[in-house]
Amino acid sequence: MSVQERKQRERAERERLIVATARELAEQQGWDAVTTRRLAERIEYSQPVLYSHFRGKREIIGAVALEGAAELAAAVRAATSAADGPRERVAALARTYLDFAARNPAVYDALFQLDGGLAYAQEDTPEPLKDAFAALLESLGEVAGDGVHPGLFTEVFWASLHGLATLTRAGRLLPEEAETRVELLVDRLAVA
Amino acid sequence: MSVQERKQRERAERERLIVATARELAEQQGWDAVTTRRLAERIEYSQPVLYSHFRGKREIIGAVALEGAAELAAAVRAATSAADGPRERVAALARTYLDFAARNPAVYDALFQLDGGLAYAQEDTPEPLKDAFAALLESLGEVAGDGVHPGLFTEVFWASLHGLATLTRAGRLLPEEAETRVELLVDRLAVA
DNA sequence: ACATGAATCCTAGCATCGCTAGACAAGCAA
DNA sequence: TTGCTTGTCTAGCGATGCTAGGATTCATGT
Repeated sequence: MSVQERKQRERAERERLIVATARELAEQQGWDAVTTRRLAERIEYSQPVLYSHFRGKREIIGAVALEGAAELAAAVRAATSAADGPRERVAALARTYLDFAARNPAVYDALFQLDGGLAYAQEDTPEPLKDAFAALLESLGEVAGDGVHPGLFTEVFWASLHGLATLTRAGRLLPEEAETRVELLVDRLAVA
Repeated sequence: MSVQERKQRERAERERLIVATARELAEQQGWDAVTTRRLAERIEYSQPVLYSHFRGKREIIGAVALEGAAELAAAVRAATSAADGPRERVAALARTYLDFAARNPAVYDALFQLDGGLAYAQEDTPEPLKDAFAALLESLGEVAGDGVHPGLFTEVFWASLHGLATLTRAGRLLPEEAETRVELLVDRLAVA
């Protein structure tokens, strides 16, 4: 049995290597540069090996996305738990979210921009995605205001952050005023 | 001279045909289906003809985007001018914007999701893009609130709409609650 | 120790993509 | 009619995602 277990470990290890390499390559040169050939070469295996782990490129993007969702959730929770009061928690959440998107553009793309073949807002949504939304909900639910459904408020706030993140990264918004925009958004949307 | 003029007219006509066909194909089957071969076949010319009008596929996407920007601006202006009072104008603007994105997903993608090789928020930004932003600013500037720069407020509001539009279309948000989300957004962000 | 069979991996190739070079034809000027 | 420009097409390049089929390795049973 030990032999099989070792092989299984090695296989899992190689899968992590694939995902990590794809992510690294995407952050360095963009997702367009993440071709199956380049990826295979970097992990020092042939192309078909990728397809013994993932159905195709989409699933690799999806794997990076799930990894990113977990990190985003953790970052948000760390930031909010270190802040005092609902207003400050929400501000910290917003800054952390936008910071994550700015620092990990490829991962953010994998999560929300590209097709990673993941289901959202459904029964079979992967756990990390649900949990990331839950992390937002924990702090945002506090400031939804009377008579406003916390989940719906979280969706709206999240959408606003997503819009700021993508438009900024696409060059549609100048990054200098980023902080001012966050202040405005938090002041208006969050009910103390 | 008349011969040259006729040729020029025909050339311009063919260029419109290319853009219209690309848009139609994109709306029908998505931008992935808009390949230079398929596009060439539909306009009943060979591939290289496309490259005598546009530098490449990117520029074709850009042309569709500009067309869309003009339509979006017109739709927003029509909706806002028909509404009474700042609050209602902004609500109409939001609904119209999201409706446009939902009804013309391919055009919206060309505008804000894909790389059409267009410059944004800069000196050499094409006129239709500037004008679309101006159309938003006209109504949103009214409800920015004291001491808040109208342009910055417009950016934030626009980003929120953009987030709602993209997340809804990507299946990240369920469309049933769309109207409720718009109400919430307008109520909180707009200062009467 | 050795043969067997399964698991594992790679070479080679397919269809398709965006894009371009070079041949060919059509139409204008002399 | 003869040249020349202008326009268009055929054919092809390199690169993409993905896959079939052969080769190799390796654990296993005798």
